Amino acid sequence: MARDDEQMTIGALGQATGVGAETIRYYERIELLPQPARTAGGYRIYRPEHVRRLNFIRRSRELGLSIEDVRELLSLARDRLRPCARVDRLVRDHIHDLDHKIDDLQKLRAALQRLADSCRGGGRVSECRILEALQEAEETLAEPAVPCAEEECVERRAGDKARARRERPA
Amino acid sequence: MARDDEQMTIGALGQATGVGAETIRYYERIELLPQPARTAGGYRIYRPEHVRRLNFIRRSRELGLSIEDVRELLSLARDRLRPCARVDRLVRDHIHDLDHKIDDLQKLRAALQRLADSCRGGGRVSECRILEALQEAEETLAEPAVPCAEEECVERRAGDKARARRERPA
DNA sequence: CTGAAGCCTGCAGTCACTACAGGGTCAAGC
DNA sequence: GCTTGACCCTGTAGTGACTGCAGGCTTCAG
Repeated sequence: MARDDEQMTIGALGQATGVGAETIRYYERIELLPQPARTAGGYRIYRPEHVRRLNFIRRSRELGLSIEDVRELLSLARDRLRPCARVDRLVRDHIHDLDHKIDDLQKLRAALQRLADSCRGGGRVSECRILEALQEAEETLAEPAVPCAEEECVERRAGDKARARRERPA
Repeated sequence: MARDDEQMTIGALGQATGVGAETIRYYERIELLPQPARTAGGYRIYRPEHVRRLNFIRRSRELGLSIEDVRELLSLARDRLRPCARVDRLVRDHIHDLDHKIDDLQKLRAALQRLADSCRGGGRVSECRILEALQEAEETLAEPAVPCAEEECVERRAGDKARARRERPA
């Protein structure tokens, strides 16, 4: 039935899809990939359908979809008669998220640029405008032309912060 | 010496800076904030200099600087005679990182938009172009006009992926 | 039959918090 | 002095999505 040259170990599946073996095992653990057959010695054996599914996962992740989004897409894809509005919705929502994120990063960038512009790097730390700005009152870092009530600003900043946190570790 | 009304508990420090008490304790644990004095009963007592330092940290974090960046800034700020070129450099590097990140997100957005445009949400899952595109070959998602050798793309995608991962949880 | 490459499981670490459980402390009011 | 309730303490575990490692087992070519 099954031709031997269609079967592959976890390393070969990784090669075929660009996903590391550790990650494949992780996907199996969280039940994003089904448990594959095993050799007598316990090695996982994969088949072409695993390659397809893993590629689907990888591409979705590359587009920034979360594991839970991918899980939903895979589940939606199984029921071939279901209307695909939900698939469409998921992708559009994600685009919307991205727009927000891009906007936030651009605001952040502008604030940093203002900070950097206040310093030419020639002086001493004691008179460094960057450090002063970080130490001093809020206005120094606020956007110049946007009027905004105190509490709203604090709230928005908290949001920025939560998002900013994820940006850095990359 | 110390006036009583300048002292505060962790909750008051949190109020004064907009940083949660749990986070303040976390900052102390990782030695970003110095260990404060304690009451006989073990309560932390903070003073105005803690408010200043914590505000510095919060503002830096809001600008997307990592904890390690903040640590370096704080350390640089202590030596007031040192030239501030390094401070300047750190901020400019971060702006550079942000530019990359914004660029990546914009590419991601464009790819998702192409995907979404291929589907109007009216059909069935079985003929959904989004799911097909995710299942099929690389070209479907690639940017139309950018020629790029296979391996380079894979490498770049791996980078995008690493970055994309952090974007989602927000 | 041997040796190297590859695979196995399970667990710890990443980043920057956040959220608890199960207790102790403090200040105000009675 | 006592009670109440808000606040604080420590320690630990969880988040997302992996990544890395130790210590051992399997496979297959030579």
